[in-house]
Amino acid sequence: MPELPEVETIRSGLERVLPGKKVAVVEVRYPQAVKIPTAAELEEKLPGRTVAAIKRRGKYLQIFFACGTVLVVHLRMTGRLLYFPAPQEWDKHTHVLFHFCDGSVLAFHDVRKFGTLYWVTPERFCEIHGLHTLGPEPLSAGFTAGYLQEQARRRKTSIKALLLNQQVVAGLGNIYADEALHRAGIRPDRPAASLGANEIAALQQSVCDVLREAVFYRGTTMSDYRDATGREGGFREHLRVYRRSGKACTNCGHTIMRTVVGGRGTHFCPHCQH
DNA sequence: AGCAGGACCTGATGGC
DNA sequence: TGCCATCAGGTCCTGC
Repeated sequence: MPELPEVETIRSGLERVLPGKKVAVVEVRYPQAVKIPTAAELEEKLPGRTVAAIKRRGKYLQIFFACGTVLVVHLRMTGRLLYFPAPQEWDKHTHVLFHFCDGSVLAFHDVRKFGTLYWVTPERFCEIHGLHTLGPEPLSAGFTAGYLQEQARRRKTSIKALLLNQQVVAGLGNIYADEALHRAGIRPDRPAASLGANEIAALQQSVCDVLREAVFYRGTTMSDYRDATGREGGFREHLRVYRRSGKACTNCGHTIMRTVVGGRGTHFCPHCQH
């Protein structure tokens, strides 16, 4: 489940190796993964282009080419973007291969086949569903307590569903939503509009804190996540509630509970969170 | 308008 | 041991 910290870790890994590389051959083995343009068109027209920069917006990874086009990748839940200095034996879950002129390879790997790729000119950015409607980056100046309060005030949904809404804030997924709510002492099923200004302020701070820490530890690996070099993330041992139901709360010792909120498995401490 | 729930996928897990 | 049902999660789509 690559969320912001995982995608950011992949981004920084790719930034170290990809800029300056020229695409030699594109090999699409699962055409449905390519949403824009067609898989055949990507294979035909991407070769010859040179990577310029790697950026991230929410959970979307963006590989910019010197010609101005952008390869946008969303890993959904089990997707990986893996860099190899040389070709390998590719398993059945490797769906797209970008071979570079120096022999190195960027591989898109996804067990669940939910991940998606788009190759567009900047003018066609708006055709990538979900990308242009993203809310502010949580670690940017646009994500303030005032902004979060305004969003919460006018919605009827739970605070957890609000945090998961990418149009409200970009990049939070199930892990970090649960972790941020625990740190802020707020129950996930509370109506968003019921939170007071002090609670909103604590939550905004917790979101930033947990994301910064998770980026520092290179993300969370539960099972599938790997960074661009195949390495697991190190934040799992710092999780306080996510997938810790039945275990003791690190804060108060009470038992962590699991429920469903907004259709998602949700973990919280009934003693610390109100 | 805005939210809840199903669909998309496959592998891991648990019950019988 | 094997089979089946269930669960996991991000986002789009449908329906209320």
